[in-house]
Amino acid sequence: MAPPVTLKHIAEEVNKTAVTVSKALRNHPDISKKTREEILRVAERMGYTPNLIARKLSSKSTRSIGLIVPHIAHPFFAQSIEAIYDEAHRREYDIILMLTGEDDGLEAQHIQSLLSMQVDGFLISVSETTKDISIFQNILNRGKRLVFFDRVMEGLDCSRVVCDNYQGTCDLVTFAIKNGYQEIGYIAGYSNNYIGRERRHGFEAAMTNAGLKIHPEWIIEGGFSQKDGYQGFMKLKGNGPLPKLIATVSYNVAMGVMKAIEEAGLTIPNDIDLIAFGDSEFNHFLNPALTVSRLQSREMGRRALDMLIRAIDLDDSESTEIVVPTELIIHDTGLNKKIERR
Amino acid sequence: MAPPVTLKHIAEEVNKTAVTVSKALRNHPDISKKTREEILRVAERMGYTPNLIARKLSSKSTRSIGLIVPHIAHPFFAQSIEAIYDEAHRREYDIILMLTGEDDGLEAQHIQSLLSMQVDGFLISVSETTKDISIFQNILNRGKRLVFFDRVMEGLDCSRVVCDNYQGTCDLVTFAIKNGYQEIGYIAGYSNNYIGRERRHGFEAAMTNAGLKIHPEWIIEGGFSQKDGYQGFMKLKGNGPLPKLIATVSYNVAMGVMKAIEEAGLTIPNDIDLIAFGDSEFNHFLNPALTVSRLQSREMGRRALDMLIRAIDLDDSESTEIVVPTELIIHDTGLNKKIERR
DNA sequence: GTGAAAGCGCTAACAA
DNA sequence: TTGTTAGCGCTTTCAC
Repeated sequence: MAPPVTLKHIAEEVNKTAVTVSKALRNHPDISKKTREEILRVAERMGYTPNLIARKLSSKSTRSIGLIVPHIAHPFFAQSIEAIYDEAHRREYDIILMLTGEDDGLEAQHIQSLLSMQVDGFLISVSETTKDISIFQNILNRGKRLVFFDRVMEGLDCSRVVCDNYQGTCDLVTFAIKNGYQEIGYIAGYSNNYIGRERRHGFEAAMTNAGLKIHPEWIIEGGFSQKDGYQGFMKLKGNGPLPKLIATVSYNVAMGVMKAIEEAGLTIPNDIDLIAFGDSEFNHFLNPALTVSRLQSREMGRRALDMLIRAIDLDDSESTEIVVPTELIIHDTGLNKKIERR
Repeated sequence: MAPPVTLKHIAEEVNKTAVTVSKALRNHPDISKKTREEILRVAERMGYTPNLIARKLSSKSTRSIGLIVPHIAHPFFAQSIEAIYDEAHRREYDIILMLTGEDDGLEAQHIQSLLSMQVDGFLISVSETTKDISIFQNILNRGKRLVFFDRVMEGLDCSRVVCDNYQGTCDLVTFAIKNGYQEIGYIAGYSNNYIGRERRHGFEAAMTNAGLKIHPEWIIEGGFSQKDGYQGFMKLKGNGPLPKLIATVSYNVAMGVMKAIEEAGLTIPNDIDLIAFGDSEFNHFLNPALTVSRLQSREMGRRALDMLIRAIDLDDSESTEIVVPTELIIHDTGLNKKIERR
């Protein structure tokens, strides 16, 4: 295989030096139009491809940002990541994506790799298992910018873009209450975790605001997955008489609950009703489709990237927070009226 | 911000040269255990982070591969990409992911960028709009390895990992036929495209093998999206009496068809039945859940990466093809018996 | 076992 | 407008 064409090769071809060629190819104003055009032509003809590795080393600028998330096969992440990529492309930044699979060790490893790759900043949605703050502190100490999105790290003064976990849940549950529901259960996430706690508070606020009694035996703690939802409903059922409506901490949990409800031979929404925080693209194909508080995934991704790049460009280390509201999407549940199955 | 620690700084600290430090940190056998341990300790203490950009330039090896796909918010891509990342991590390669959004211009741009980044190879699922082969030929001409997965480029002798579009569709339709269906329609993708054509042939083969008549007015060409499915059913309905069962070229198309069927006031599977090529994680929550030919997304991703790395390591430019079979997943449709709605 | 020399391909600063 | 010099941080080769 022919060795790649470099600036020097082009320089020889046009009887100029590598510096001149370098400038010409980058449209540096130094170079005369005539020379530039000749160089461009020759470079094209020779099939020149700039070596970004060398350019980055020399210029000490990478225009790249590290993106770390737990998964991509997940409605929120898939969409927010797409938005981040789109926006980064528009601003001529490269994204280097790494996946943790909810493994904090891997997360720390990826941060090291990305630091080694000299990224200008980090966009991180932390893994469920992450406890140690020092890795993130380390990023900040090196003068790199860091923005958390959705899954933030607590105890660290750092920029973040989150959805309105509290208000979103409160609105969702309030909607059901306004429709006449009073006996409401909640399948919660872990409350030692920011998102789980915020959403749970939103649930409790909705109940309290409406003067309704919160039944501790109707609040089940667990994780955020389908399996957790399934098990959550089982526990709930074991606790005695069921509530009339269940709200869940996440869409995945609602799916697990739905499965368990079906297996129990009950019907949604007539026997027991179900609403959820979150959403999925397939929701409106379900029967019944769930009333949900939907995250603005793309918007969150876009704004997180925007915030990061702004911090990089302005060399601004202030921490800011953006709370993106959720949207209440009303479908066939949480309505408290018997509906005819389609 | 303190300037980053380099090999030279460590070298000064331990009264050795940068070369020695470099070797020690990479566990080069040259270095004595004593020296290495001291260097490791000092590097740790000083918070040394290797500069990968410099290392890559100097060593002329990046151990990274470019991954180009149309989307990630898509069941197949999300899963296959996760598998690719996992496998790459295991083999200590970096993945640089770029998204085209089905835009062939962007695709070409990304290929250029990745070449500039000196990736060792490419893993590509081409965009729907891509026509021009020369960009891919260009990769090969530079001696880089390229493996297509799922969405392959025709007219190019190149390695690929695909699912069994033909057999998967044939098996799916044959299943319904064995259950007694005879009047079967097909909402196809574009037939000027590899995938669309293969699947359509699979449909036709199933019909022909069973000695059934293929009604041209029951085969509707279109794209692969939900919208295409919706419109496809509308067209089908406009063509006169409906078939008893519809098979679709993709799961998304089936979703569109499902919506259109519902809006037409018909019921699946009793009024008209529906089966699909593809799958989604939410399928079993649908009522009815569709009988489908499922792609082994993770397996396909894993094998594509494996094939690529093998080609890179062995410096092998032979083209090979892997066809990963699909799995017939039987749910509530394609059974040709009246079922009680849950 | 350690280090000196050279260079990866490019760019920044300055000189001509 | 163009070129010279120097160096980015690291690795490779080869001499000691």
